[in-house]
Amino acid sequence: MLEKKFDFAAAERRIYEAWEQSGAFKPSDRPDAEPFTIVIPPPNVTGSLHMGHALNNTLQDVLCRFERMRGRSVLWQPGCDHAGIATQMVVERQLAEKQEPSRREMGREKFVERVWQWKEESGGQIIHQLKRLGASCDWSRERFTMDEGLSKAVRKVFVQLYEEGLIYRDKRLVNWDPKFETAISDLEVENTEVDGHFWHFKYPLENGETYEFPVEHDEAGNPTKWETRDYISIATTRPETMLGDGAVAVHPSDKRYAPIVGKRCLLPLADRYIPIITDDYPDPDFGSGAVKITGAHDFNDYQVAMRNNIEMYDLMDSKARLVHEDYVPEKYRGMDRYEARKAIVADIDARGLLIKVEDKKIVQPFGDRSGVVIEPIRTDQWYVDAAELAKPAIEAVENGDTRFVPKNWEKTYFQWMRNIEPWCISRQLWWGHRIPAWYGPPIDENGNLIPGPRWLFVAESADAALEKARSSYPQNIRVKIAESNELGGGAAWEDKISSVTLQRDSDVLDTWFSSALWPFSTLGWPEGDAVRQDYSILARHYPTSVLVTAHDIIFFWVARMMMMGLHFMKDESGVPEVPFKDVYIHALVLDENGQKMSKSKGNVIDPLLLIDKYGADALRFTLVAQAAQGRNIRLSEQRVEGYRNFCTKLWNAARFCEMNGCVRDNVFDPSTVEVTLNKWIVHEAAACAKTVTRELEAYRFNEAAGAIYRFTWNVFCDWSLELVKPTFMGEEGAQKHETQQTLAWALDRILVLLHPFMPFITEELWGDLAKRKSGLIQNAWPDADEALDNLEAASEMDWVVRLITSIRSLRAEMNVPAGAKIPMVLVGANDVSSARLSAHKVVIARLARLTDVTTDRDSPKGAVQTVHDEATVALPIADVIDVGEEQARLEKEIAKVVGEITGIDKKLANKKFVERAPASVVEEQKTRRVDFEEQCEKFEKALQRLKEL
RNA sequence: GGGCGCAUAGCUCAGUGGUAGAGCGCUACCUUGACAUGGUAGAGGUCCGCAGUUCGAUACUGCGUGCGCCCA
Repeated sequence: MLEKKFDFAAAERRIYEAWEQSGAFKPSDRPDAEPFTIVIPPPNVTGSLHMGHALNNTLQDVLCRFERMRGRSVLWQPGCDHAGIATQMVVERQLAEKQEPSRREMGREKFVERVWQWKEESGGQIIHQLKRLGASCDWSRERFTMDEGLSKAVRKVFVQLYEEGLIYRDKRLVNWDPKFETAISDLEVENTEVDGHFWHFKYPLENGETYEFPVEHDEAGNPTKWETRDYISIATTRPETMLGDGAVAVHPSDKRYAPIVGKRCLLPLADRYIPIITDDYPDPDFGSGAVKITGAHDFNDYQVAMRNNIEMYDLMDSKARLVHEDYVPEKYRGMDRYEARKAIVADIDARGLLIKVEDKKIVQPFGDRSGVVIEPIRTDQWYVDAAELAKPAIEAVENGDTRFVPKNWEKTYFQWMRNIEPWCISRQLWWGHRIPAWYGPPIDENGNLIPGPRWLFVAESADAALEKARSSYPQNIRVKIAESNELGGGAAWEDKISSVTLQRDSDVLDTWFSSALWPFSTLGWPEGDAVRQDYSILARHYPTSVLVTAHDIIFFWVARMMMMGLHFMKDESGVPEVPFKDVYIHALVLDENGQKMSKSKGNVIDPLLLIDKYGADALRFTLVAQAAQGRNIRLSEQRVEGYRNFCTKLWNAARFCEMNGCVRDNVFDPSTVEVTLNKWIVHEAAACAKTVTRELEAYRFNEAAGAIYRFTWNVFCDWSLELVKPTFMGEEGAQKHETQQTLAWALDRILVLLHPFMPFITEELWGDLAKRKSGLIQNAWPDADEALDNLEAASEMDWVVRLITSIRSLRAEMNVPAGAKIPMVLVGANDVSSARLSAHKVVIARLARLTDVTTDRDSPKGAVQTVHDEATVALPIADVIDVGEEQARLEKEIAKVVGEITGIDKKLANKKFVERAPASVVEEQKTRRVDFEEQCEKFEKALQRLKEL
């Protein structure tokens, strides 16, 4: 006997363990099973489960469980990425808290050891949290981007791309994070609008030159008043960078400055002269129309400087302090950029060159991890030629090899891919894949050091690099690898060389570089799974079936996985293969007010707390039921509560079945049932199965969830279980037996269809209700079976349900006490209706709380009446009728029906409608008209009868 | 500036070229043999505005208004 309530807390842990132990999460090894594969979008090893993960993984789990039940060989590949910056940050903070030596004090090797130690002890929390959610990943295949196999993949990819010229070193402006002292990619920068200032400075003209500057204009915009100026006015939001100005630019069409273009002005404080040039970049209507060009510290200025050959002055160090000996006057040298800003503004003001300061909203770049303002700085970095790799990745989506669902996201993808910038992949961090590049001094044939850049040897291992180096250097020179991990480049070379020491690049790769390989590196590429010897996994499960992710991650995952997958994975005939056939983009989870959840706003809802409170099934169903394509999810706890109630409802329905002897019999064939009620529920269950299957196949999760929800609650519980009660309370016999069997079958069907959404409660009931060969997780999903359809039974039961509803409605409107039983007469029923009435008399009487159920030609006197198809329902309750009220009600009904008829008449009177609308539509309108006409007559008749009272 | 999206019941949102829906909330009634985490009934809508296409538009197209997101 089932417990009174579902104890989800206890059941979830027990059931999850049982699933895992049964091996159900592993791909089936049946050779005929079609593979279905999802690689998890790797969460950060530092991460913990938030609502976005909960949704993302619930959807993946729904798909995996669905396909697993459909008999496919499902591999859901789990794991984490190593999250370079984030992890390094966590461990550094931990060191500081424990007052241990800092990262730099302990040195690279020790520190990396510490990070590994941290990873083993407290990394990957999220993996355990995913289990709470019910995620059916194959945990035996869990991978980490820093694993040896995946690291090998990284090295191989790096070397190959380098050799193909698709990875190169370059010195250019990068986003520099002064807190972590590393370059970061464009995608790791968040541009935020903040309160800032606009400082207007005078840059005096060289040799005291002057020009006439217009200060007043007429309506037509022609200048009417001028003043004589010996300076050019520039405006800046970042005064501290002025020390690095290389020019002042104005728009070529800007007549105001035409007299001084080509002349020079004095850069105050720096005491340099810089040219006044023209370029299309300045907007004449913005500020003064003149822009200072600081090529080394601003992305736009960098472009202008490149175009016009303007000198760039690198001012800052890795902490964004102004340090350059040649360009930064001693007074400011060593100052932080904001300290320098104050001092510079003050000094400009002191020289009388500050025109004004405006308050202004400005867009500032922040590091998404560090939260500090990003500084564009020129450095040597490694780049991937993303534009080249993007080409096939764009094509693959254009020609449908990879499909976005919903489709419109492909526009975002194209937009990004077609305007892609070189991808900066080097990071000045210690935690990550160290770049497999070694440097040696440039040497001529005679062993003399020659000027020029260091020689570069890129190889998968130190030995291979050594090999390459030996063949590049003269034979009599000994080549070895530096032992210390500490040194990067920059060691002083001796003049006279008898031996060289190669030094490895000290940088590591962007975490996303390794994540981009995830769809194949986790499956064993390039060498196969050394531990399990199952290289066939790659052959079988690549390309993966679908990537499930949120739209804000299209650039991070989808784009980069596409580029790498297509470049490195080829089928037997050498054709590039996409990493996934479908990309399902799901919603973002917002709070109930539609705000993004964030720690700073304090509106974060912890999925684990909701699981504790309402159960994993309730949370999952809440997310899935709201996962409509193209819309975000607003999560409210109330809604989760509602689906918890749904679990309870299901549980109680199962208890009812159990206590009424509904025991599953595997021999039972639902297509052979004879009782109408049973034919009907079989029909409805089959229809529901078809809908759920169809909607899941199309990734319409909310529709699938809605269908099974409605069937469970509004069909099975509300009607089937109620309609069956007289049978269960009656005598034993064939009819009762069949009904018990049918209900047991239908309940099973509910459990099966609901399992992908609510795996725990369904598995629990599955096990409790009968002895089974295997868990529900491995049970077969129902195929569409036309033998189960029965439109006739559906129509008959629909008639019964509508009749009961009408009577209840009438009773409520007439204020008949809920407990009171009254008679009902069905007037003017045809043979079919009469037969239906007599067949379902008992249950109709029960559910509508009736004493007598009879038929007649005419309505009894003093009855409230309503129309039911061709017949009229009459409740003879003369003593409780308020004649006036009843008359009003009937007149209202008549008015409604007449309104419908008038509408239809209008249409039918329209010649064009009759001529041009499809015949079926016209016919339909005519039929509706006849129906309404009949209804109208019956209501009129009822009104007549009432007046006779 | 470029791109994407949204506007339907009090709230959150489905949906459809012909007849407007759900959940929650609200109101009334009901401890009726699974379930009060429940049942029954009900109220509540200019489907943002304007124009166009169409026999017919909440739906398709354009414009406008308001809101949100992404990129520069």
